[in-house]
Amino acid sequence: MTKDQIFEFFRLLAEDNPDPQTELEYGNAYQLVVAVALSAQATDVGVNKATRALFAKVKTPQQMLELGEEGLREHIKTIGLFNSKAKNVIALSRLLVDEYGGKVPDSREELVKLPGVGRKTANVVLNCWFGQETFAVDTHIFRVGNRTGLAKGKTPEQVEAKLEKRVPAPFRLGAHHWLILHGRYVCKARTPECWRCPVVDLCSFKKKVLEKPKGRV
DNA sequence: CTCCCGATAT
DNA sequence: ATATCAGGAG
Repeated sequence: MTKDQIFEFFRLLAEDNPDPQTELEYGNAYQLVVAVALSAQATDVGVNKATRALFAKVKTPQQMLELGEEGLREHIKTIGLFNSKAKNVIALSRLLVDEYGGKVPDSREELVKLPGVGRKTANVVLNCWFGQETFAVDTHIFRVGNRTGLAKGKTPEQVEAKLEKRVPAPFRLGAHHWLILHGRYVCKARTPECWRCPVVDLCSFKKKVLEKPKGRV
């Protein structure tokens, strides 16, 4: 994609969805960290279903430690990978209390020290809570970047590096959400809905599904 | 690289 | 039945 095409790409996504937001539910920075840590290889809908009850009781890392690993496991056992996630969230909460005064740090360097928090989760927190222009390359953004030709790469890090270079200034803060929502609802993994895609004319996807399958909405 | 792992869409 | 879902750790 040329510079002009990339600008047009985001202009169209922005026009389609003026104010994109995360679909994870949270009330503060700590809950955001927990929600994103729980969301690995799980749907936002499934995570929200579990955190609704959890976050009503637990709003701070101190309260999470009071709940304990076993109590947390009960809340999140409907989410995949719940065992390792419970361990991580307890460990992460302990570290926040012991080393950070119960507050979520605002740098990637510090965030990735938290158990269960890798580069992608750190980038989400930096963007959604601290308003930084980060590009959290999850499964959706990885797919959209590679399919469309916006940012091809063999690893999420490579895709992130290309986004870092290519996304124009006016779209840098929102790009992360435009791409993820586009990937979730239009440029889907199994059944991409190219017939209703706003950026189909700019896309390099070889197997474009241009016709709307009959009997679908 | 493998392991972790329930719910949902196809 | 199986692919996929806001990945990260060992």
